[in-house]
Amino acid sequence: MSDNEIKSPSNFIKQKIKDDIEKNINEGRVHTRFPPEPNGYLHIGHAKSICLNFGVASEFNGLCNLRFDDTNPSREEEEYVNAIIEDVKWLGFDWGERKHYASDYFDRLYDYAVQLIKDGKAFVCDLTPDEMREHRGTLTEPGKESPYRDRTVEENLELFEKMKAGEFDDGSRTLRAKIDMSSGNINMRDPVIYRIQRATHHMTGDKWCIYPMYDFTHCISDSIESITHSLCTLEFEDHRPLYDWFLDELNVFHPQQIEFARLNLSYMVMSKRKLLMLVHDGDVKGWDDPRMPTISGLRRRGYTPVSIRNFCDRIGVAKAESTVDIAMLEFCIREDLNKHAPRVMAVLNPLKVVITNYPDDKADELDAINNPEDPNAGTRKVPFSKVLYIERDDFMEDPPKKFFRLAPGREVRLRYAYFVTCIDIVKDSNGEITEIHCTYDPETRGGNAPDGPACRTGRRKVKATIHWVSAEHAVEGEVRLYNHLFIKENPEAGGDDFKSNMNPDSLEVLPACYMEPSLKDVQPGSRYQFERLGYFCVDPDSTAEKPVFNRTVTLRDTWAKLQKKM
RNA sequence: AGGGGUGUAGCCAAGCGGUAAGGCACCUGAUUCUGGUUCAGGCAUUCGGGGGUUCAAAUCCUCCCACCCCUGCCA
Repeated sequence: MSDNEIKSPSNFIKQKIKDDIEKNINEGRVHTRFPPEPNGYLHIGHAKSICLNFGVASEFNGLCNLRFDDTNPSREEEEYVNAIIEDVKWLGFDWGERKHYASDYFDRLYDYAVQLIKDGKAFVCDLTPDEMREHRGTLTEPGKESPYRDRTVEENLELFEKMKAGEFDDGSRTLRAKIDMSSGNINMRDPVIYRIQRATHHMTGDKWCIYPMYDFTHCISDSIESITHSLCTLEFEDHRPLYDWFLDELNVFHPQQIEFARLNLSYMVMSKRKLLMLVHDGDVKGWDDPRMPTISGLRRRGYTPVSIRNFCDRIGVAKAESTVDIAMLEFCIREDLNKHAPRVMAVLNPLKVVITNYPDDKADELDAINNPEDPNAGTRKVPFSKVLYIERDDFMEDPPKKFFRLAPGREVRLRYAYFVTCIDIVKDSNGEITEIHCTYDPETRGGNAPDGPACRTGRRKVKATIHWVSAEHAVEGEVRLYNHLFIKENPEAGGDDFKSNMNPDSLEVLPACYMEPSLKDVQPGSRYQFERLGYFCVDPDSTAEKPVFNRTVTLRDTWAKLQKKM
């Protein structure tokens, strides 16, 4: 646990585990697993599950496995398993030697299916998908039994063997559990446990043409791995009777499934299906687009592992459906970066400033503090000269009452440099301000107000300190500003029409920003605070000629808040 | 003949019969060479609603209401 990691609070799952340990269930052993299907990239919702599973394991001196739930070869790809491995590692978790694949168990799963057949608990069914749907019944009416339900054990054994041998067409037959077609729980209405599907599997290649279904695979995989607590999301709650049924019928080690609510985030969609749509339709630039809630997107955006872990601890784990305010996530990254990100000065929307009383050819270097939150971060030199850039927002010709920054006749401090006073404005033919003229006070070098008899109250006060960059020394770089991907707090409210709620201004590219020269050779992934603006992370698109920065998050901005009220 | 869940502040969330933790957001004020940070304070007479049990109920009982999930050979 690093210095700024928060303590993980209690929740109903930890309490249950604590209870089980006290009762010496499983000899007090705790073993969990994180079981992603490799059919997409991991997102912040998975991070919640990862933190929970690995978190409780470590808290109770147990283990947590990584297991790929790869029972559907038509949707799963190696690219995804690699991305998942990278993301879980990056988040800071370690599964040791315990990286497994459900497909590792295909042989055993087959044997267990044979056992069910022998026990008269499963049968081969010839119903077509349509027929099966008709037989299933509805939510309020019971289903009808399959006409193939009473085949003999021998016949079932032979047919299942032939299914495996590839003697039947895809989809022509299934193996089904024999449970109860009149159950109120549709999952118990003779669920399919094997289907015929000729597809090359990312692990087993073309060895199989029949693949086990999730319900059958998951509980047995948990059992094989001696999982004690199988944590999953709420939608599997009514699969639990089936989970239990298989394990009981097979008479094998019986892990306990416990369900918790999945994470939703305001202004975001979280289903893999919808995220995949955004990627495929080109609405974002890829799974790792910094606007995506994917782990890889958040990483590229500049989020740190500890900030995500802290977030997961703060939101808690419960059974009530919830949508967490994205502001919570933003708080967590600010909290971490405030302590660790070096400060630098960069001007995003430049306004030229000429210091009229500063010598034309003079160049000075001033000391700037790298991180006021971290005395060990030291200082650096920042060049100063006659022509500078400041932020356009930091100057107003006709400022409102509460505007403290630069305005005609007003004095402000240039951070770590001098007090300057605006004496003139230059405009073009359209009336646009093209530059402003200021004078500087040499006595204020370093930004320190001189004490003096001239001011009886002590130091000369200035109401604002603004950032700046020396024009001559500036590094030019690109900055990408990100805003919410969706304009509605709940973009999914309209079902599949969620795309109509996309924010057209979720990405703003500023191709030519001016940055202090210390930003000349930055490494992708490095994070900085641009003073007074926000936290920024170097994008892999950066080149030696031109760094590219992603805005992770803005600083809290009480001035912006004030402006909105005005 | 439906089944399974969930309701505590704007958003999360503790609480487990003894009189509503904490965080985010928001609002004051102080400090500050970042309108940042930090610090101090404020923010639910009440727990979806009605009854009941009890000296005492968010916690127990009961009835009602609202919302979510389930009719893939997806996971």
